[in-house]
Order: sequence, then C-alpha cells, then structure tokens
Amino acid sequence: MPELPEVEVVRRGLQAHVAGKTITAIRVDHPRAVRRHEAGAADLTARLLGARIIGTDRRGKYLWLNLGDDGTALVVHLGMSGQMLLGPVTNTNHLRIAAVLDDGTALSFVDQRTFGGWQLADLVDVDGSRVPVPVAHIARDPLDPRFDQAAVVNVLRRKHSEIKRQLLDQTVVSGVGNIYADEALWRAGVNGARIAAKLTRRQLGEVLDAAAEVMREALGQGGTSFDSLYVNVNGQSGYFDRSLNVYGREDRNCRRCGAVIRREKFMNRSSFSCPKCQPRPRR
DNA sequence: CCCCTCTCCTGATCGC
DNA sequence: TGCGATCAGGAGAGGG
Repeated sequence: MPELPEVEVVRRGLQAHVAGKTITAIRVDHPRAVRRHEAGAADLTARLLGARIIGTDRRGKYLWLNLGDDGTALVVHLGMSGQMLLGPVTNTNHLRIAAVLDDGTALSFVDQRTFGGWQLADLVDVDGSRVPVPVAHIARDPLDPRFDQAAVVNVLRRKHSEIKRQLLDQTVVSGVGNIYADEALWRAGVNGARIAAKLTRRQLGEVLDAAAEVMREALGQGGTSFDSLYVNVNGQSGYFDRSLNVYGREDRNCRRCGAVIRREKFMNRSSFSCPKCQPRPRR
C-alpha cells in the first residue's frame, strides 16, 4: 500500500542508482503493466531502449524518471503492490517489466495485483512546476515546498463531503492513502465522517498539519509495510508500522486515552478511529 | 458541477 | 482437501 512516504523512499533509491544511466534492454511481460501507455507496449519499449535517465521526480504517489533532454518522462505508479527493484529478481512470479541499464544493473517492475504500471508522457507546466501530462490533475502533496495549505483549506471549506473522503481525493491534496488518512485524523482528533465544510479553518489546518507530520515521520522510518508488498529498491520494508496509532489496531487501546480502537467500513475500505478522541458527528 | 459507487486484480485467510 | 467468500485499496469511469 504505497502512499507518499513509500513512493518517496523508492524515488530516492532510484535517484541514487539510476540517474545518469541508459536503458540498454527492456521487455514487457504483462500487458496490464503498460495499459496506461496508449501507444502500446511496443512503442514504450522502442522509445525506452537507448533512453538516458537524467533524474527523478515525484508528486503524491506518482513518481517519474526524466529522460534525455526532450521533455519526456517515464511515469511510474506503484498502485497497491508495485515494486521498482534494482538487481536480480529472485521470485519472478509477478515480474511485469524487466529492464537493464548500461552498467549491467537490472531494473524490474514487480506487481502482484497489477494496479500499477509504466507509461511515457510529455512534461507540461502546471502552476509553475513541470509534471508529466498524466500527473497534471494531481494536487501538490503536503511535503511539496510549494504546497499551499491555506489554499487547500479554502477548497475543503467548500466541500460538502466527509473529510476522509477529501483527504483521499488526489485532486485536493495528494499522497495520502487510507493508512495515513486514518493516522492524520487521529492525530488531529477529527472523525473522518465529519463534513469538511463544517469543520473550522483551524481544524482543517490541523488535519493537514497532521498529514504532513505523519508522512514526514514515516519517511524517516523508511515507510510502512504490513505484508512486505511494499519494499524499497533493494527489496527491504520500512519500520513505520510500529509507530501507527490507529490503523490496524482494532480492539486495542488508544495510545492517547485508552479507549478501544474501532474499525468501520467506509468507502469500501476499513477505517480505524478512537471513539473518544474522534467522536462521530451528530447527524 | 459536485458527489459517490463501482470496478479492475491477485493471493492470503477463513469457515464449512 | 477443496471451495467459495472476504479482504487488502489507488484511481478513474460513469451514474445520479
């Protein structure tokens, strides 16, 4: 379940090891991994062969490799279970794309649930930043130096929809997934079912502050992993799951007040919250 | 326009 | 032992 911190860990690994390298071989093993590249797998491999990776970038849960100097990028989304691995792949069951770099390093895209994928795209200017076309609609994330929290609060003030739903909407604020949404709401003491427009500016600011804080801390721990589906470029998991306060802690005690953490269905996924720190809205 | 539900996918796990 | 049901969830299509 890679969210912003996990994707950033992967991006840093790629930056350190693939920047400046050229792709000398590439093979697509599963068509779903390139389904978002509308020109097809043959076009993608033909254009990547011989391409030089000049750097990496990320917004929210999207990361991309900048190629050559022609303003194109290889956009990577990890989906739920995507992995960008450097070096030999031992278990090839879920190997979707295999590439080789000019120093002999293997770069592989492994993805059990096939929600992720690669695509080539042009870079465009959006609000003063260069991003690939498929990322143009994605809002800045809370760790972006140009993240405008006041502007996001203004957007949220107009949303007649639950705050958790908005946190998960990548066009409002990006990078937050189910785990960090629950953690941020717990830290801010806000129930995810509260209507965004009915929260005060101060409360909305606290929720966004908490989201930035929890993701920054998770990044410092190398990310979160529950089932080893999320790993860095060397196949290793992070440690932040030990620091989670609500997610996955059903029936355990709240670390702040001792109440029993509850689990509920929300948007077809699980939501965890403290009944005392995060009282339900009146309806 | 705004909001929300559904769907894609695979593997682990559980109850019978 | 087998088998169906359930769960995990990012993001976009499409419905209301």
